[in-house]
This record gives sequence, C-alpha cells and structure tokens, in this order.
Amino acid sequence: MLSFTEENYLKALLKVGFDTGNKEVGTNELANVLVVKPATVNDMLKKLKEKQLVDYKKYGKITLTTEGEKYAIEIIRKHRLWEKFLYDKLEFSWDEVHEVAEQLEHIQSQKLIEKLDKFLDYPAFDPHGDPIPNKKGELKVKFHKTLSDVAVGTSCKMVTVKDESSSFLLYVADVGLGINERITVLSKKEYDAITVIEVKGKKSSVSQKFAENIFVVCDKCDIEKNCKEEHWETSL
Amino acid sequence: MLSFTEENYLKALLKVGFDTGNKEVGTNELANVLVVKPATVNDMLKKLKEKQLVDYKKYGKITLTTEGEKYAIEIIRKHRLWEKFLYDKLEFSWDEVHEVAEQLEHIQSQKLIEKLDKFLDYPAFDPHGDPIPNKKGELKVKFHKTLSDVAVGTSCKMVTVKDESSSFLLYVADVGLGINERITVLSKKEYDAITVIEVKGKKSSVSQKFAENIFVVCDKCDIEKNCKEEHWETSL
DNA sequence: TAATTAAGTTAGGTAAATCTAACAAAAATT
DNA sequence: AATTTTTGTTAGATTTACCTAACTTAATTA
Repeated sequence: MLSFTEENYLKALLKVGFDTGNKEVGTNELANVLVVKPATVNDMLKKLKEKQLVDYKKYGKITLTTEGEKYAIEIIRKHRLWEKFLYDKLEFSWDEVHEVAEQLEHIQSQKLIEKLDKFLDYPAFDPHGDPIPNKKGELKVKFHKTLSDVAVGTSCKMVTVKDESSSFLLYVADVGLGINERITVLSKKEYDAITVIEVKGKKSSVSQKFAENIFVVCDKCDIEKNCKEEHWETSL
Repeated sequence: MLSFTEENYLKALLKVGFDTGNKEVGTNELANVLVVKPATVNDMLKKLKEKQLVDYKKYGKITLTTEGEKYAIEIIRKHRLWEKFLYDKLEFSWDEVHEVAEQLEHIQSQKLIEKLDKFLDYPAFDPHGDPIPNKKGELKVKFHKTLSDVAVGTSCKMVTVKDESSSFLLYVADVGLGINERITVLSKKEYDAITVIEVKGKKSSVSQKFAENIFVVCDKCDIEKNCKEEHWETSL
C-alpha cells in the first residue's frame, strides 16, 4: 500500500507523460507539477524505483513501469469517479470538483470504488469530459480539436478542457462556457490570434492560450465517433 | 487546519470522555485507544495544548477545551454522515462502514459535508443508531437500556451497539442481529448471566459482555421518546 | 569545440509522528 | 508510613517527506 505522497507522484508521472505525448518525464518537470523541489523528486524516485513502480537511470528520463502505470490509472479512476459523484449527486459546480477529488482519490477501499462506480451507473466520462478508466483500466477515448483549430464563421461544441486549474475554469464559466455548450467563432486577429467568440448570445474576446485549452467537436463530427482530421486524443 | 493525526487525537479524547462518563481522560487510556505508546500521546498533548484544543497540566487529567470539543464533534459528524452514506447509498453492510468512514472523516471540505448532509436528507442517526450531530453540533439523544437489562421472558428491539469493533459486529451479525431486529430473552443463568436469546427464530447463548454491548428498547418504550426508567444516554 | 546554461544529483538538515528506555510522580497495597 | 505498582514524563533515535546549497552531467549556443 502506497502513501498519499507516493500516489501523487505516480499520478503526476502519468499525467505529465500523457500531456507531453511522449511518456518520458524529467525531474524538473515533475517538481513543477508537484510543487516541490527537484531534489525532493529525486529522493522519491529512488523509493519508487525500489518498489519497481518507475524505471530510470541516473541522468536518464523517467517512465512508469507496467505496475506503476496500473496503479496510476487506478488513482485517475478514483479521482474521476469522485468528480462525477460530486457533480451529479452533490450539486458541486464544475470548477469545484477537482480540489475535493484530489483528497477523495486517496481513500483506500476497493469495495468503495466499485460500489461508487455502480451507484453512478458506470460512467465513462467525468464532468470535465475526461474518460473514466473502468475496473480493468480501460478507457473510452474521445478525439477532439481545440477551439483554436476552429475556422472563423463556424461553430462547435465544447467537450472538455485541457487546463483544469481553478482560475482557468472560472474564466471558462465567466465566458458562459460549460460542457456541451455551443461556441461560434466570429473573428480572429491574424497578428496575435485574439479570437472573438459567441456563447449563449454573449460575445467575448479570448487569447490563443485560452483557445488552446478548450477542446471542442466541430458540428460535422460526432463526439463518440473517431473523426479523423486534426483531432487528438484527450489528455488523461 | 489540523493534521489527520491531530484530528484522531481529538476524536479519541471525545469518545473516551463520553464512554467513561466523566470527561477526564488519562494518557495511558488514550494511548490504548489510539494504539500508540503513552510517550507519543504525551508529545501530541503538548502540541494540542499549544493550539488550545486541550486543557491539562503535568500529571493531571486531560480535557478538551470548548474549541477542541467543537472540532471533535465535527469529526464525529463527518464520520457518521459517511457511514450513513455508505450504508444507505452504496449498500455497504453494517459492520463494514466504520473502517472506510475512518478515512473519509478526514476529508477537508465544508461544502462537501453540507451537501452530503442534504443528499442524505439530514439524517439524525447513523447505521449503528448513534446520533449524527447537526451543522451546529447539536444531536438528538436516545435513551436506551442494554440487552443485559431486559427481563427474562420479555422481548425488545435492538437499536444500536456500544462496541463497534469488527469482531463484535460480526458476532452480532452471526447471531442474526441488526438494527431494529427483535430479540426475545428466553433464559438467563444466575451464576454467570449467560443469556439465551431468540432472534428471527434462531436461538443463541450470549455472554454478559455481549449483552452489555447491545442497546435495546423494550416493547413498551418508544425509541424517539424519552422513556425514563433505566435508560441511558447513548455513547457518542 | 569551448563556454554557458539547464537539468539532475548528492549531502546534510528540518519537522511531524512515532518509537524505546530510563526516570518521576501518584495511587494502591501491605 | 513504607513499599510496590501504575501512570505519566523525558531524552534520544527513527522514518517520511520535504528543504537548501553545492556539485555534476548533459544540452545549447556562440
């Protein structure tokens, strides 16, 4: 049984690996994500290597072992099930669920998670639209483009976000956005990609950075199907 | 904000105080309950005294301050709400809820607990029949006698248990008992108080110790009313 | 390629929560 | 009241997760 902290390292390793596409992760990168110093990460990696949850050699890149990845996926599963619970059953808002789920994901009880899964009717996606791994660690993958890929004059539907920080989520909510919300791209400056969008009749100007963090499906794509061009696998 | 460990000390202090009737608690007693050494308790008490959560002086008895008791009651509230959730919503059995609630009670989120309370429709008692403190820390008190007080030839209904250890709860289940289950006292040996009871048509012999840990209401008493004779306030 | 910058590591240190062993005070017993 | 037992305390050590500061290796760039 791993400690709270060890679990967080595994989770971060999986997330960073997924976000960067290649699954190799560096010490500094991890330290940033976990908000600790590189030296601390180094210490912990030795421990996790001992336990055969990560693979790495001095000055080399870090990867999860099969075992480590399995464990990390379980934590993601717990996290997302709790998010779904908070959102669906306890009326938490979209931007509040993450913080509490960060705590709940560490509760140790196989039975609890299975029963929760059943209670929620085996959901495949969490309130942010991210896939929830099933008991076996498998997950449904959605393919999306981001708002920054959408052509001027066309419209799309938001499916999830990349950045899950509270500040970003509040910004998103402020613009009137949420899951399944329709967005029309009215214009886009060539110089800095400042984009004017319309959501529920309200116009807003958003930055390139903002647009890159909103995953969407364009009108002709069906979210549950694999729509081929310019669509990416969602981050874990 | 207190640590997991500090919270457990406060909770133990409240529980031990309640169980022993007088609210004064000793170092060894606490160490036993928490399964640590007296030296460890001593260290922690200094810390909690610093934080003004307990009152005590060297070689004197330990009591919770008003502040400390308030905190402890909040933890009990969380614990029991989670037990209720596990039992009512996730189909946990009666003897499984405690262990998981021990973890869940430490999740830090005011909103979570308030929403959970609402979701469960503001329950007043947990699956063991123990009262759940409300938001203000108030609780409904039930008065009961134990199975050992019940006269031979009469019958009663179980309302809760005193001992919550898994071994005891399994024993209880084995005899066929559960909340609101009817018990008939068939006979009782004068020498050692071995009692023969009948539950759902099944006869069992139980010890004095067992009988003292089963709280009941006799047939003429209404559990929600204050029935005066030989009834005790339930332990927290 | 040599110099500079970035990334990763090591050594030594701290705080929290625990321990053991030795000791002190209070309570119980003779 | 003196002795024994129980209870409580202190001192010093350990483990986990973290730190800073100094150092090494690798990557970048002039």
